[in-house]
Amino acid sequence: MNEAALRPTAKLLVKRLDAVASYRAQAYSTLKQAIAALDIYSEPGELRLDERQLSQELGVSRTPIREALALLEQEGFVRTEPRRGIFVLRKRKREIVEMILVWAALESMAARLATLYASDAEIAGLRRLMEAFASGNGAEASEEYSDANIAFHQAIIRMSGCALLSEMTENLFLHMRAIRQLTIHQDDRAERSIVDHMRIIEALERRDTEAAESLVRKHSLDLAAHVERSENFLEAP
Amino acid sequence: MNEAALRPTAKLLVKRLDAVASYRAQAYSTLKQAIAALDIYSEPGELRLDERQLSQELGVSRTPIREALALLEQEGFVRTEPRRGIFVLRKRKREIVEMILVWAALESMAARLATLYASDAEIAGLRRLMEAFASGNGAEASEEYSDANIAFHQAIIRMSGCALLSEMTENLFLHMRAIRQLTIHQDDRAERSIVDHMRIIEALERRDTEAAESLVRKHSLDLAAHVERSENFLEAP
DNA sequence: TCGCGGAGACTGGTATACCATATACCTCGA
DNA sequence: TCGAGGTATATGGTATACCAGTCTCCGCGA
Repeated sequence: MNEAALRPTAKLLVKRLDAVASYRAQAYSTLKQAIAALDIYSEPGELRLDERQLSQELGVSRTPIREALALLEQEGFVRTEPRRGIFVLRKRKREIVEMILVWAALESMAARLATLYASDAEIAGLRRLMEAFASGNGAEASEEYSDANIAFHQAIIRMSGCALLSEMTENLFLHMRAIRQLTIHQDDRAERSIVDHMRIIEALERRDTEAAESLVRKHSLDLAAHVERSENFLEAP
Repeated sequence: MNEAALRPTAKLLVKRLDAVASYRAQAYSTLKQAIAALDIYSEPGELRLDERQLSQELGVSRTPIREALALLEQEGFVRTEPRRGIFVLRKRKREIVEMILVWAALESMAARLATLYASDAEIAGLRRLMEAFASGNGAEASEEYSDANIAFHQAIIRMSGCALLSEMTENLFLHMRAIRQLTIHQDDRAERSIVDHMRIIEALERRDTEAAESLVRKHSLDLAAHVERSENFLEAP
């Protein structure tokens, strides 16, 4: 075929119509978000979900709901007990510490990669992000700080250029947000945290691979040790 | 209640009947294993699965099969295209490199934790594992070496005492086994690998946290760089 | 001979009916 | 009065029917 002879078709710059998301996918993200917003660590009793009730509320049959719940179960957000119910899970202290350890591992690797592959612009953006917050009202609005804190760590992971790192930390952050009130807001963690972050930014700017990695790891391991010491967790089932 | 007054019921020494695994759970593990055993990187064309056919072969309805496949899709083993089929996924080079980077992050953290928490017996066991192999027929039986290699790395992760680390690396290893022929069997990787492993064991024995972590990381990053250089991968969809 | 279209089979998505068991409640007898 | 045991109900698990795109292939017409 002689393509050159053909009149070029007008480029319309259309995007592929992404087949309307399936009910399953919609149920999955809706439920995930709803669970993340639950603040389960303040609620007292067991939190049970009902397939039939959810199916009514979302206006679809049980099938896509069930499949969505199966995914959430694999991600550790719910646990289903046959013929008893589906329960939103609370993490134990041990599990939270483990999540932070994994996070430390992944983010320190991200920092290493960031010193090698991130652009100067990206690193500068990180500094702006942090300074914008630090110049604010200090470490008072805990909610706000917590969001800025998570944004900082997610930015480092994004700067690694490794999509899998982002993917694998996504759920960790979601679980972590649920227990945010524990991870900050005690002694002088917020202020020390800002100092740590600044040191990390400086290491990134110097492209000091080992230092960046080490600082990020230490920062997270500090948090793990802090949670390990804390007492306010349900230890028993 | 006066229990002592009651005739004790005969002790039958029965174990709790562990609720027979659901069809979904069985389908999940069966399919996962079957896919892992598939050697997809040697097969030529697309590998398509058919829900109805699987349901016939496994002797259950489509429902549990579908739910199992949804889990496998989330884990990155298959991709389903509505009304077209379910396809076993092949990883691209980029994705494999990212898996190795994540693995490096997690295993180096595991090594760190192992120097702190593993028992001397566990570390001694690791040395025995490695020496048993090294004293064997050298680096020839590549299949055998690959298994010993994976066993070594999994042992380190187990010695960290962090269940989440094991959990998160499990699927990485599964994907890695599928491309084992690429990760070894070239230049002198096998022999160098054994040297690396011995150095790692020595660091663990010295309880040298930083060295153990760093050696493990370097070892894995070497592999990542090796794969990055290799050419024998399908790059295009 | 070629290609355009449509019919029909195929396949994943969804809805629904039914099943088995865990739980709560009720009944009846000691 | 109290508890053992039966029974109704609730709930997750499974089977099945139907739906809506997608693909194949054949036939008709240019």
